[in-house]
Amino acid sequence: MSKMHKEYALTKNQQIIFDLIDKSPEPMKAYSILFNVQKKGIKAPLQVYRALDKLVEIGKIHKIESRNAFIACHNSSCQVAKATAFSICEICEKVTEISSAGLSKYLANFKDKDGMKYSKYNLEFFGLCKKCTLK
Amino acid sequence: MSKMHKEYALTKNQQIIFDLIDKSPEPMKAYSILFNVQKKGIKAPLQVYRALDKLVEIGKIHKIESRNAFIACHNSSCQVAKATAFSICEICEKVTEISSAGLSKYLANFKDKDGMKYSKYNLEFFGLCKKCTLK
DNA sequence: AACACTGTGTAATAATATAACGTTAATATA
DNA sequence: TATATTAACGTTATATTATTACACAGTGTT
Repeated sequence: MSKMHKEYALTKNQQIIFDLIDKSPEPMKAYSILFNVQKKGIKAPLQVYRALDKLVEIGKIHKIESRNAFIACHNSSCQVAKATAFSICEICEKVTEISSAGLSKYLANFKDKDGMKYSKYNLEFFGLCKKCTLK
Repeated sequence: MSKMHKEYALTKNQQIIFDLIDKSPEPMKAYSILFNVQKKGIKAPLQVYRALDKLVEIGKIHKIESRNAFIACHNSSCQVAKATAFSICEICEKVTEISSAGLSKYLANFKDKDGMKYSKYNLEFFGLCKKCTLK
């Protein structure tokens, strides 16, 4: 089976948890996910974490590291969780995935002092979103 | 008193914890810090977290979000914790702060689709360090 | 003196994540 | 079809990371 995430067949638990995150307007935390899927038979943290790990691995969701929370991927260019960038509002906590060809090209080609290139990156921008700027 | 971190007078707990992190060749985790400073009278997690919070705030240390660990800042351009970039080796876990004028300029000026600029960022690159590449 | 501000010390607890078992389902290959 | 392999599942217990709540001490200001 292909590894392109559009075609990857999710298992039952993975699907339940992905659907929940995908519907959520904001990033979801693991124990909030757990609480929300208990009625569907997922009872233990480990069941949630295992599904999250897999979903991250195949690029269907991303972890927002600074928030310990998970968001569905809506950016076809960041499959397999290699290259992610987000903006995070420090007031309302709204998180948006950034898809900028310029940014991803710049970072994918970035070399450090020693000329090393890196295979993955995660970038989190912080500031105020448009709404909160106007307040 | 100035807010430039070179001049900020640390309190006793802050100094003890900063010195420990500063001497460490790798990022340190909070409970490892706690273990190491217990002989100096710092007994409780909260004492550690309070010092860490302050040290991060004034830019003397940075948190490596993907590792829940803390590293001393050796980059005079990233004071006040606004703009940080690291490379992380996925094998040996070596973490290095990146100081690249080009990178920081690019990111500080980055605007999203809506033309929004953000006031802070944190970037983590993942890959293999030089040593691990050769193995 | 009264107040605000920052830091401290302590205990308790919350929130996040993993280890260690054994079992079951799906896939691959002989 | 048998069987080996891999990935996922379910459960219990536990490890790790981080915060809440409360009382108090030092410092600087009004």
